[in-house]
Formats: sequence, structure tokens, C-alpha cells
Amino acid sequence: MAPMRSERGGSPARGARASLPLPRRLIRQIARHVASSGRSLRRLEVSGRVIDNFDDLDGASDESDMETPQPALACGGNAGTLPPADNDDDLTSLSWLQDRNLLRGINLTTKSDMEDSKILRNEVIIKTESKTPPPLARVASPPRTPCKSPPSPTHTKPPYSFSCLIFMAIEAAPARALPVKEIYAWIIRHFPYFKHAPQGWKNSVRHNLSLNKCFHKVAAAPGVGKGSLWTVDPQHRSTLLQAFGRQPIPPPEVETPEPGKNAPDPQLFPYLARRLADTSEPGADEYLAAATVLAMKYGPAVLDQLPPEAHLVISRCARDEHSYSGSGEERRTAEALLNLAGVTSHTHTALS
DNA sequence: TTCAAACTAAACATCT
DNA sequence: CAGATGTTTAGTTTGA
Repeated sequence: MAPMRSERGGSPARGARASLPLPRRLIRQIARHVASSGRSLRRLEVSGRVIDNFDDLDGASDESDMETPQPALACGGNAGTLPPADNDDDLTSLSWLQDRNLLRGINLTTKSDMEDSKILRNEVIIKTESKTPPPLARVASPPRTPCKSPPSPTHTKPPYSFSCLIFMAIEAAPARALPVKEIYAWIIRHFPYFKHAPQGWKNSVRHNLSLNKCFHKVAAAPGVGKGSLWTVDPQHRSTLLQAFGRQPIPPPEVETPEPGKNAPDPQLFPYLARRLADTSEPGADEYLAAATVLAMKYGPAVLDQLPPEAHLVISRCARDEHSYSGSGEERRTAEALLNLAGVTSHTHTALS
């Protein structure tokens, strides 16, 4: 595993916390999920710099014993290299969001598997540090919410707001515009929950389209029929991406649909990634999107595959000495997250 | 406890 | 006229 940082397995200097626009709520929710499963997510590092500490978050244990190094568990850009979690039936799993091939079928500048391995070894590393023996009480701790009767996948409401669902539907359309009827159809197709949901959800969709300033009504093209086409206001795209980052991780009682069955189309999210790849300059928008794609691609279950009490560190090593033009740390972080999400933007390629 | 965002329901108008 | 679409208002729920 090449150029690992010297502090590999160790701890970078405390207090080297960068103020980056990481979606705190997203990370906080992941940290809580980890904590609820009896592990601890201690720090997120990018380029050797501490992006986020979780010591002050709910569920994070104290840091008195976090100096014990442990063999690295490589993961970056390829969650499939991780051993399968032994708790496949973990209701907290978001396996339906973790298809490794989320980016397949999209004309992305994606790295090949070989290059993924390169990323894995040289750029993005998730390493774990074992802690002192995990407290039994934690391992045995019950889910936060008792599960009386697990809902079937088709009755599991997606963890996305209506604005996000509409956003995804419109983004998935080749013309980036859809009539409301097609938005309904897209949602039903990708989230079968709505097939049998009470009809009120369509009202909610229309209400959202009308009320949310992120969506604009445009004149319907001839032949579209009744109604107008709806588009995403480019000026509010970042707002919607941030909304993505705020989507809650489903609570433990939410059952995971079987992959490929009653599950959202795995090509659901790459549209966002493609937009990223089409972007010439990564900025805050891309940073948020990268973090979103990362979370959607791997979900908290990637953390489930780490040993208990893991000390998760995401670090990127190979290009630390690179001199980047533009927005510095933010840009570097965006690139690292893009790498981890399996997306290579044109800009990133040029910088590589 | 407060606040904001999201959700839900409903009424109504317009259009095909 | 029926049904779909679009707008608006109001109340509720949820999480920070």
C-alpha cells in the first residue's frame, strides 16, 4: 500500500481541524449510526488533515484509548473489497444504495477496476484502529427504536423528501424536464412504496413543485399533453444537493429491500455523478455532491463492515504534495471524496 | 421549548 | 362533465 502517511494508524496532531464545508448533518448521522452499532467513528481525515472530529457527537466514546494502531482495512473506491458484513440482515443496512456499479451505464470518466485498486492503495484508504475490547453493554445494546413488525420493502417509505425525489426524477430525464405525470411514474418505478401508498403523495408532489422555488414550470412542448414541463432551477441546484446531504439514514426498523427487487434503480444516483463529471471546476457544490454520492454509494453499511470499535480514518496520501490551483483545501477534499465515490471529474483527471 | 422544514390534507381554479 | 394539473392555505409532524 503505497505512500501512506506517516501517521498511518496513528493520530494526526489534535487540533488540526480544518473548517471545510462538510455536510455536518450527514456526517453526524453517520457517526450516530456507527455509535448505535457499538462502534465509534472518531475522525474523518482527508489529505492527512482532520476534517471532522466526532468526539463531541452523541454516541462517540471518549478518546482515551484511540492511540492503538491496527492493520489497515482498505476500501476506497471499492466497497466490494471489504469482507461481507456478517449482519446481512441488519435492518440499518442501505445495501440498496450501495451497488458498486452505481456509476455503470453512465458515460462517466470512471476509473477501471485496476485504477480503482490504485486509488485504493495510493489515494483513498480507510483504515481502522481497534480499541480496547468493546464493552459488552454496547454490543448488546438494543436498537434505539424497537421494531414491532418490520415493514416490507414495498411499504418502506424512501428516506428522501419529495423535493429530492422530484429532483432525482428531473435529473434523470434526458431533457432535464418532466411533466408531473412522468415524475409520478419515475417515483413509482424507482420507489415501489408509492405504488401502494395513499394517493395523497401525488398531491404532495404537486404541492412541492408549486411551492418549492427550486422547481420551475416551463411551457410544455407540443405533444406533451396536459400540463407543463417541470425543471430544476440551476441556481437552486446546490440547495437540492444540500437537501440530499440532509436526508436521514433510515432508522433501524427500516427494512432493506432486496437488491434488484423492490429497490430503486441503481442508476438512480449516477446522474448526479455525471453532472459532477461534467463540471469543469469543483467547488462547494461539487464538494457537497461528492459527499452525497459517497454516502449514497456506500451508505453506513460500509462502516458496518469494519471491525467493532473501529477507528475510521479516510485519508488520501499520494498527492499531498501537489500544488493545486483554485480553492485549495476545499478542492482537494472534493477530489478525495470524488475519488472515494468512484467519480473522476475532468478537472481531477487533469490534476492527476 | 422554539423554530424551520417537510409532510399532509383540502379546497378551488384551470385546462384538456 | 370528468379527470388531471396547478395554486394556495392550514394544520401536523419531526428534527435541530
